[in-house]
Amino acid sequence: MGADCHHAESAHPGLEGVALADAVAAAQAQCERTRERLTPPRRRVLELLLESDGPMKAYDLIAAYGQDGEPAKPPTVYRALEFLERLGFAHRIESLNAYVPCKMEGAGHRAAFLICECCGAAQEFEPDFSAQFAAAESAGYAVRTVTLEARGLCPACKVEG
Amino acid sequence: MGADCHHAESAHPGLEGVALADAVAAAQAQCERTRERLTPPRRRVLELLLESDGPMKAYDLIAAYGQDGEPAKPPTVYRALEFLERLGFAHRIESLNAYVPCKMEGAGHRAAFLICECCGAAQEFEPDFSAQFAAAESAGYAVRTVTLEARGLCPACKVEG
DNA sequence: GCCGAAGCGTTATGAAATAACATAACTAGG
DNA sequence: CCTAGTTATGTTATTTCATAACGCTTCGGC
Repeated sequence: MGADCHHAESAHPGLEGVALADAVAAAQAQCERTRERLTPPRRRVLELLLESDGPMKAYDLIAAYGQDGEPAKPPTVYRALEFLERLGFAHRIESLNAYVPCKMEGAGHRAAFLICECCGAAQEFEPDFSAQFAAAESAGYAVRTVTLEARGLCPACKVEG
Repeated sequence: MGADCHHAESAHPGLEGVALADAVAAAQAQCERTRERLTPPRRRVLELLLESDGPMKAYDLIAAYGQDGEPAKPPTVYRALEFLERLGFAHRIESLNAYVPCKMEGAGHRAAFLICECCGAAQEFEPDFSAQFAAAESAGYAVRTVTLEARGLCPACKVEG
């Protein structure tokens, strides 16, 4: 997470212990329902994302992959990320080249992020595009996916300036 | 531009001749008003963006930079892009790693894009965030900049399916 | 058991962006 | 002027991010 921040690390801590196991189990169950396979590399990358305090870069995941300190090969992680994104278990944040586990219930939703430029935290929220694309769609556009990333200061960092 | 598209190229053609010269002159004038310098590399990169039919990658700009076919050095182009973005003459599209000239009047506006996944065209539009961040801001967030990129099909590509 | 599809390991390479440092060009103050 | 400070450029090298390609393995339906 953003090491350039003066605040206490982990205003947004990652999961551990039972909470982590529960989250992984929920993903597992979701996969079984849809006949998808949460294979070891996919599970491992999901764990790493869930454990993290904030957005992780692909090469952070690569470096952290092996419990013995052995890094993964890049395609291993990129393939797992592709899977996790497809299932809605993770999101890519384009403006950071980084990844976060999904915090919202249910797949298929539209994700959006508030990204703190001070501490690096990325807060997921549910955007409202009800009016946003009305004009585009009536002009013949077919909107399929939307990336919305807002950058600024989170409450904690704003206060301390 | 998207060569993987079956449609006539240039549904969204770039500028040339007088229109190009006018656009560059307008940027020049804008710079003079604000005491900024539209130096040769900056002007050259702006020209290339304006001439293009669609979003250009940084290394497309690097390759096209020299009129004699000589490529630029990467920092030359990246620095020019940084300037053009700062002045509002160009925008970066995060989900494409690509750049477009700004089509809106006046600097300082918020940009958003409709990106066609078939022909690669990127249509700029003025987003409306009036309601979008109300909850975040009342929770103490200070939103500074917003990236909004919608992907789908433009009217032309949608019709032909 | 056989077959096709999906997934993985591995090597190598491609694409995007920046660090660092030296030189040159503007410009405000004397 | 001219000169000190700032802004911009040129250049080399490197870092960071991502994917191509290929062969082997595993899974699940027939």
